[in-house]
Amino acid sequence: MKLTTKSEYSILALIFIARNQDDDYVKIDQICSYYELPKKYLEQLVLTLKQNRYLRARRGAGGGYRLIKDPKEISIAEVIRLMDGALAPTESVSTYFYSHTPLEKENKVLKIFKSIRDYIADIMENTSLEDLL
Amino acid sequence: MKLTTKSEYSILALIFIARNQDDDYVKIDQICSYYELPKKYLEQLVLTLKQNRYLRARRGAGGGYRLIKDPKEISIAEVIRLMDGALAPTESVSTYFYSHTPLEKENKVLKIFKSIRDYIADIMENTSLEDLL
DNA sequence: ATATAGTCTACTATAAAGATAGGAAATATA
DNA sequence: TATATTTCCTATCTTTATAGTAGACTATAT
Repeated sequence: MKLTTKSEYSILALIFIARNQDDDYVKIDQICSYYELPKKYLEQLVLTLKQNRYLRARRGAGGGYRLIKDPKEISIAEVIRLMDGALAPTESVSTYFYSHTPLEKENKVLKIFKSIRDYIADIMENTSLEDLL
Repeated sequence: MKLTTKSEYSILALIFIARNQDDDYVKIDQICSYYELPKKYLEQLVLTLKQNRYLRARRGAGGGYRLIKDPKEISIAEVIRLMDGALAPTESVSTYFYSHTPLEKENKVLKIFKSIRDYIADIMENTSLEDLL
């Protein structure tokens, strides 16, 4: 029942970029030194965010990243799904990442996990990057 | 954000035992064939449940398991914590399994994850084995 | 020209998840 | 008492995911 560092660091990176992009492109180095994250690792994560059109990049001196989307329009649910996969507590109740498990024989268990999934999804869908700034 | 098979199978085993213990001790074989679970794996899980005083066992012919506790008194939260560890979406917001992460610099993120943790914990604390029968 | 900074792919190390194996110990019953 | 049954316990193993490194390449500013 936990997030991986992929979503965690990605969310942090987005927050940091959103806050600091006014003047300038934000460099990976700045993000890493602020949060103390491994650079080469964050590079990969941020690259994924870029490839999925959350960020625009500029290479070379004076380069870095800026948001493409409005922070209002980025939900943390999308980010977590992109980086980590399912939000649901078990795959058998995941809308996006469905798979079979023996749990399906027990309807009441399934119902509880579904209600948890719905709650998590609901909160995360309705929490935008802007809400985190 | 998912449960492992340890909690899943353990919950299933408890449900099955609760349902079928009236007449007899419930055998691992019965549980496994009903849910199609690997026997040697479930043995270990059920052993843990026994060692943590959820079950009483009887060896040999006619043996198996029975619940020690009233299904009303077993919350699924305890079972999941026993088998899987933290309920929280990230360790830094877990009451029971706290550890440091860079996320702690972002209070709003932390607050959201805490509210999710509280909700999950609340539902799971208040769902007993009996509710699943 | 050079330093800077992102791009991309491959690789590696560690841990966790999901089992499997096998012998010992207890119990029922023929 | 012998045998079949069933749990107990520990060790081992395989696969997958997680977290991170490495390095060569490309673009850009000065």
